Amino acid sequence: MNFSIAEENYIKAIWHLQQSDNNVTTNELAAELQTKPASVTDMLKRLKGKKMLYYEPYYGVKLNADGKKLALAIIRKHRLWEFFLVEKLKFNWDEVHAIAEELEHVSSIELIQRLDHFLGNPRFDPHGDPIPDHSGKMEIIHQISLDQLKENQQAIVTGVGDQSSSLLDVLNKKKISIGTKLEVKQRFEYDHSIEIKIRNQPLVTLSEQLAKKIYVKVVPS
Amino acid sequence: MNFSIAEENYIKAIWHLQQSDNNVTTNELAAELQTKPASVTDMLKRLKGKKMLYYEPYYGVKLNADGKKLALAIIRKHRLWEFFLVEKLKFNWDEVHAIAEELEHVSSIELIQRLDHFLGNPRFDPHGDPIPDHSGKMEIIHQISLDQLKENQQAIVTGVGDQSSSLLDVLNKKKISIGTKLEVKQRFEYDHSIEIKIRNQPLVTLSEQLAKKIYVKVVPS
DNA sequence: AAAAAAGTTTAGATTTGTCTAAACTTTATT
DNA sequence: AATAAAGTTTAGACAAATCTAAACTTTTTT
Repeated sequence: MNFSIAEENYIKAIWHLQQSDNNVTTNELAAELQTKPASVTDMLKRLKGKKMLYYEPYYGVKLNADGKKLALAIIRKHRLWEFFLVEKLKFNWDEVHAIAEELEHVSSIELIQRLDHFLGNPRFDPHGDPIPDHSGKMEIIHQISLDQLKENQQAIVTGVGDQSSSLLDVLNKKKISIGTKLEVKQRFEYDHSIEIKIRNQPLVTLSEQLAKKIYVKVVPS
Repeated sequence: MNFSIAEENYIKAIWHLQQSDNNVTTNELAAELQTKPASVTDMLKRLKGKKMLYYEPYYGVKLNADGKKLALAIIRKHRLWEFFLVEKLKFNWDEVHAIAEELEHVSSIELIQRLDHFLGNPRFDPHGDPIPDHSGKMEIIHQISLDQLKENQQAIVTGVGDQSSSLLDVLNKKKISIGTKLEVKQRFEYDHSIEIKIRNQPLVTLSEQLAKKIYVKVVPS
C-alpha cells in the first residue's frame, strides 16, 4: 500500500504520542501536528479505512501492527538521515530535525539499506535515540534522567529530552555531550539543582529543569 | 516563493524540453510528464501567475529568468544526489534516477551546499551531465557523439544519451565508462557501425545506434 | 442530576492537482 | 478556400488535505 506524506506524518505522530499514553486523542494529535481537530478526525477515518489503526469516535486512536510497522520504518529513516547529516555533513544536532522530516518520506527501501551500511549500521541517532533495524527492532536503553541519578554513581550520557538549539547551547557550554561520563557530586534540596563532575573538568551546576532533560545510563562499577 | 513538487517537476521538464526546442508545447509537456494536455494547461496558467514563465495560449511556453534559475537549482540537487548515490552508496547509474527525483525536492539550501562540499564539489554527475554551481552556472563540454568522431582521433567518453540499464549493460560488457579514452579505428559504410580501440583491450565493434548515444570530448594531441 | 465546559465530529467550503468530454484554434490537406 | 486533422483550452468533476462553524458527546462542576 502507498502512503502520502500527510498520512505518514499522522502515523509517526500517533506512534510518538502512544509511547507515553497508550490511547491517543484527537486534540493531542491536532496539537502535535499543528492542525485542527476536525482535520485529524478526517484523517483518522481514512487511516482506519486503510487498516492502520484502531479508532472509535470520541474514544481515541491506537496503531495496529501494520501501523506500528510503518511508524518504525519512518522513524528508522528519520534517525538514519539525522545520523548522516551530523556525522557526514557536519550539521549540529539542533539543525537536522527539520531536514530529516523531509528526507524520511523518500520511499526507496534500497536507499535506506545502503545508507545504513554506508553509515556503519549505527544504533543510535545524534540525540541518543535508538535507530530501528530493518525489521523494526531497536535497542532499549535503560536510561534515567540525570535528576534521578544517585550521588557518586558513575553514568554515561545517552540522550536528551528535546532537540532545541538552546539545549544544545547550554550542553556545549557545560561540556556535556552524548557519551560523556559523569557523576553527581551534590544535590541541593532547596531548588533541586545538582552539581556534577566530569573528568578533567571543574564542577558544574545544573538546574533541575536541565537535569530532567539529560538522560544517562548507569555504569556498572 | 514556495513551490510544490508538481510545480517543480513542470519547471524542470520545461527546462529540459527547452534545451532542444526553444518553444515548448502543451502536448510535449504532457508526454514528458505522463499526464494529460488539459492538466498541463492548468499548471501553465498557475506558473504564469507565479511569474516563472512566458505563456501564450495555443503558442507554447518558455521559462523566464526566475524559471530558469529554479530549474537549475533543481537540476543541481538532482545531479548532486545522483553523484552521492553512485559514489558513496555504490548504486549503479541506471538505478539512481528515480531516487534522485524524490531527493531533489528536499528544500534545504544548506543541505545542498554541505552535500556539494562533502562530495568534493563534483562538476559532473555519473551520466556525465554537468552539475550547476550554487549560482546556476555549469560547464559546457564540447562533446560530440561517437559516430561523429574522426578516425584515429583520440577522445574521452564524457557522457551518455540515456540512462537505461540496457545501455549501462552493453557499455559494461564493452568496457566503456565515463572517462574511458578511445579512438575510432574503422567505419563501415554499409551499416555505419564503427570499430574502436581502448588501450589494453581488444578491438570492439559498436552499432550506429549505440555510437550515437555515447558522447566524447576530443583529446587535443 | 442539571448545567457548564471540554473535547470531538459533521457539514460544507477551499486549494491543489488531476481527469474527461466538449469546444475552440491552428495547421495541413485537398 | 473549404475541410479535415492535430493541438489546445474550457468547463465541470473528483480526491486529498485542509479549514471554519455548528452540532454533538463526554466529562467535570456545582
